[in-house]
Amino acid sequence: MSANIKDVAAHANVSIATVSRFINKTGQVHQKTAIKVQQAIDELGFRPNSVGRNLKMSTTRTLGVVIPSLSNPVFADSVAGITEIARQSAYSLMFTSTDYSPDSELQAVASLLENRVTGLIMTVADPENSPALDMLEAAKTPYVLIYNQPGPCDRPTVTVDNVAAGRDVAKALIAMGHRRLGMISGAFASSDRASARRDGFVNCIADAGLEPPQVQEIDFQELDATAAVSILFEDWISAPTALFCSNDLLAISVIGALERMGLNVPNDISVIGFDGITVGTHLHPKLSTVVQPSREMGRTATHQLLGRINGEGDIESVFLPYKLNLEESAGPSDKSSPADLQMPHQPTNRSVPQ
Amino acid sequence: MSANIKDVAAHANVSIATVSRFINKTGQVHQKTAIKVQQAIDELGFRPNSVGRNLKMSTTRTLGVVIPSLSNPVFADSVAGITEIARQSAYSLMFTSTDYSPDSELQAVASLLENRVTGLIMTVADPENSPALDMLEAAKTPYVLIYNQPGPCDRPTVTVDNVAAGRDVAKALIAMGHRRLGMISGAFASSDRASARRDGFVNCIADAGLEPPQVQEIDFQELDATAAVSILFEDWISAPTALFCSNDLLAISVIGALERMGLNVPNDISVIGFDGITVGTHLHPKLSTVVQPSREMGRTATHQLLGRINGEGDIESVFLPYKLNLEESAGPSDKSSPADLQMPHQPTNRSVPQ
DNA sequence: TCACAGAATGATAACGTTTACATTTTCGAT
DNA sequence: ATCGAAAATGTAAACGTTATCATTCTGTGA
Repeated sequence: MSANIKDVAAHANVSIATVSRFINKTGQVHQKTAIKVQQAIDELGFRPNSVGRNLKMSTTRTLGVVIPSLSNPVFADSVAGITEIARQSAYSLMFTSTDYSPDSELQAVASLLENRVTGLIMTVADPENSPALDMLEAAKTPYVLIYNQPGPCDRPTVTVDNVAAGRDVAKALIAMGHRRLGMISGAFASSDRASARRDGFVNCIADAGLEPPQVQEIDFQELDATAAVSILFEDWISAPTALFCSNDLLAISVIGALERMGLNVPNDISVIGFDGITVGTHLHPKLSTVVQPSREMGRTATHQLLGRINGEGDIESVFLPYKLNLEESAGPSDKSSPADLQMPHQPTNRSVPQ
Repeated sequence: MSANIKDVAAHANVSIATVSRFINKTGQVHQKTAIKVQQAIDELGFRPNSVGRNLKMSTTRTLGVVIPSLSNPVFADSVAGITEIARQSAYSLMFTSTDYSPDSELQAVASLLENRVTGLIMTVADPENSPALDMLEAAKTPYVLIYNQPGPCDRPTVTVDNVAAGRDVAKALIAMGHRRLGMISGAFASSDRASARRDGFVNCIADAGLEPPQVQEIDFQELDATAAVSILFEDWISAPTALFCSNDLLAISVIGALERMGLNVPNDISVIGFDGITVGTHLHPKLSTVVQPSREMGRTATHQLLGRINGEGDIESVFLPYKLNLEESAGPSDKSSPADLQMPHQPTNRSVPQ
């Protein structure tokens, strides 16, 4: 189809070696020749074929990216960071999303390995038990995890300390006077970070000598928080006064559900999310959340991976700093429970004394 | 490094031709041999090398995707649709984002062409004047645009009728009683769709015999709506009672700015966005917007592109249906202007008679 | 027993590069 | 003029596949 190096060589009356040398600026080529070659390239509209090059060089200068979903801005942001550094370093990106399915993870990694990506950046459902990662290790292809938690398998990852963050959330809520806490989370099976956040949260509450929180797990795909919320509030007497959600998207959904139930956030109930997605700051009430530096995590992961690829030592797991951002959606608990609400399904403003 | 087809052949005592036949299920291979070969593959952990394959077959079964930014969910959603269909058809994806820079567009396309992607799906700043697209045409590589507007250059695109949508927005606002309208938009130079939306909006207003709307253009990168909003409201007498924003992210930001100025949406001023990103439905007030079927647009574009690649005729531009979704952020205009607000920078509830 | 069709397999030439090595040219120093 | 080093160029062998031809088996009908 399009011209190749041979055509260029013929057209310029030189050998393909010379053309190659000219293109890659490797080895000497006389200025006169250089001009001839450049002309030939222009006239033929020659563009070097990376696949030939990749085959010969046995490297593709391509990074594989595997994340659960782009619908969550937190992943989209990290991909932005990855793109940034990859571009800077003249690497291409092969992208896949898995919709949280371990099967897709495996399929994606297999495909990327066949394409001989130079390295991978991924977020998996469970790094401690992941056929995809096992395959990756077997193939000896460098990789970094992102968002995933470090664990016994000691797989290199770039994330924040989710356990500590979960603890911080509990601590903050307790300090605000809350005594009955709850958590709503996406499926733990497909999110080790959600599990970690829960662990920190639950442990801190135990340490404080409080009643263990009700933890409600919901299917992440069909973000319908209404069901989860109504279960939590079946018994109005013991319902929590504050809710920790395993991510911001979920928190936003939960707040919506609560308000439809006639509850006021934060006057009747506090909600804290996780991620720090931008829209959270535009909500009313502004979303309280644990902000992770997503874009920076993408950057860091890519740097680590490229370092490893260039043989600058192994990849180290790194915790990046997070920040608990207390905004309007979380407030002090000055009441014992939403139980004194008389007509839970009617809009009511509990904060106004009746 | 890893085993190749030759190693497998040697290990199984057959020729590489037989191995190739076995792998690709092309041509006959005796069951006995098949077993031997499969064993060799397993023992060596052989994984066919796509780059060798691609070179020989002179196709990569890879699609290039170039979009302005992942930070805008609207693009992320379309990529999700693209991923879905690509995966179904056993195509890989090479991904880049350009941050709205035409330079990056060119660089991205160049890189993808060198990688010999089989086709491209992209959103460009201006399809009528795009070096990147010219390069693409020159290379005779199939492509589809997405979100971009069809124009004189007649480049195939999958989008919604942005002009009609802009007109619909104006019409709706006028029907609600608004007489002084305004628009806040991202840079027209980097968004032909924003221009189209404006055209429809402005024309409809002219047709209605109303004063032409003030149109405020802001730099899309640093989403600071405050400046734009305050310019629009310098003169409180003639300030608009309804604002059309060229996309939802912008609309959300604008609503924030308005509220910080002490205005109430929609009581003092109505706001309508564009895109229909999910979070919009979780805001208070709920965002009125023109909903485009982003994920479906990604799917359709991919189908079109694959069709073209498989030689099933050329790609046709297609308009997918949009839907004007009037929610809480837009309401009737029962007052003449926000001008009677006495203390514009103090939170005030104009909707309560004083 | 002898063709001989068809199944099963093998040798080998591409695909478009890079690069080690060989060869030729150039040119300043003698 | 001659030598020789350095510069400039060329030749050809990979890289890992696929696919086109051979070629070698099988088993069946005459």
